[in-house]
Amino acid sequence: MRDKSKGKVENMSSLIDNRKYATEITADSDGEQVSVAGWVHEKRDLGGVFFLIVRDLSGFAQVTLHRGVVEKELFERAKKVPRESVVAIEGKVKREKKAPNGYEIIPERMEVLNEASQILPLDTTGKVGAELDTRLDARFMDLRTERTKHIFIIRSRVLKAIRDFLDERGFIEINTPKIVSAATEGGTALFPISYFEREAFLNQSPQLYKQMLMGAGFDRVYEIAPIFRAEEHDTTKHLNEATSVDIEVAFVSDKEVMSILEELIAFVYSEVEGYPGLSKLNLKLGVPKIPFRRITYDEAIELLSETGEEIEWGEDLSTSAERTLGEIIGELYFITDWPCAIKPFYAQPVDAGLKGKKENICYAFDLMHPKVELASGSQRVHSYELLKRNIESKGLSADSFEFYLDSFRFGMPPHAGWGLGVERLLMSMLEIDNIREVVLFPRDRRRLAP
RNA sequence: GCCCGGGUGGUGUAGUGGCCUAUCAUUGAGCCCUGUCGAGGCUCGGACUCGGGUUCAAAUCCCGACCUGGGCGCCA
Repeated sequence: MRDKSKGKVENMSSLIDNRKYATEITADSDGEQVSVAGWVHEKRDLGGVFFLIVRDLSGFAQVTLHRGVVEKELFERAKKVPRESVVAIEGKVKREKKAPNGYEIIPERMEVLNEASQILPLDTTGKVGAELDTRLDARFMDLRTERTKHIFIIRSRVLKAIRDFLDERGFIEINTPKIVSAATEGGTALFPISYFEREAFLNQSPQLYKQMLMGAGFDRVYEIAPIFRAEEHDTTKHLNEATSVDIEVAFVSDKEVMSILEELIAFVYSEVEGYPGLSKLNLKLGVPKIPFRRITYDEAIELLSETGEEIEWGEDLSTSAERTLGEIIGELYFITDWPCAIKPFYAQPVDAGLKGKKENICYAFDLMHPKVELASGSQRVHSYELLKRNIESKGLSADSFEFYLDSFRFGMPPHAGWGLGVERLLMSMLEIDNIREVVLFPRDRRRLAP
């Protein structure tokens, strides 16, 4: 849990040199001289005895001051420290059944490293709630609350689990540019930026670059990075800056990368399942069983039709259609065999070069959580001719994709891949309704600060 | 962009024309209290988003702006 510098820090309290985390101290530390440092979470003044609850990353330590036992000056000073101030306290550990963690600290010295102004923008103890907007405005303080803190520790665990899983399977982690030239894959709007004397954009996804790496012979790559979409959407499931996990694998089909995806999801759940902080979210996590159910686009439409929700073939699923399907299926599932018309130009058509096959269907899939779409992917077009034709038939200019198309002219293996939204995975896993809750400093249509 | 809600102390709220000198909780200031763990008791402080309008009278009704919650669309 810790890796604290043992070196003396200039201009800082000597009390933090041998700082311990609250949960490192136990009743068995009875009699030990320790120091703790953190935020003044709560103060309880009972007159002759005064409790100061210090909060640090690990949890809480109770500091107990008896009138007449500790120095009067220290007693008075401790009572005056405003809540949420940062303090360092040195004292003796005392085993104490009446204390929350079975021990308390009888202080000998206390330094206030930074006194907090009053009144606080929100309550860190959780006694009085605050609306999300208020919390995001004072995010630095919201992050001090147990619930919010643990969301982000879990987020870190999720990302580590993803890396562990993919590294284990021989994937190479890559970093592709976030400043890109005009070529959009279509669909979403891009954020224009000024790039010296030219116009450039923030990337909407690493799609084109990860595919180019297949032509480079990297075979299995992944990237975890921000993506930017300039859509004026206004929902609890969309952000203008999000984090995407993207993979691309050569010499495999969409079926293989679907397996990788469901195994990854199950692994992530299992890595989060035992995390003690889940209790702060009032959540019991069940690891989903794999393989996930697979339904085709046609079957989805059929299911919807049975509930009276008519989707015309070739139309994308509406929000309510997704919700209805989610209610019917009730667990993670794939939708496969999408019409090419509603999938990007790089999705491989089923009928490519094959007479008599179903027309206009792609080897494309979406991974759905009952409440939100999590990922989408496909077998990719690896024929230069077909790709060029697809780009043009989507009304895009092949010229602006030259840098990308070139990699298909000199040896591009068959390949497949997907993109997974990290925030969506987190919010669905933790049963959080608003995507903003799982991003430290979310960017939406209205919010650019903090 | 469209539709429907909502803006009251720092925070979360009650209040739908006069009973508002605006409720309650929490926070803040202070006092009492030697085992709190949502401590308890007492005192005090602190608010009707802004601008117009209707009315004898507006937190309350109407209009506009801004902010905000949800749904839809767009989108992943």
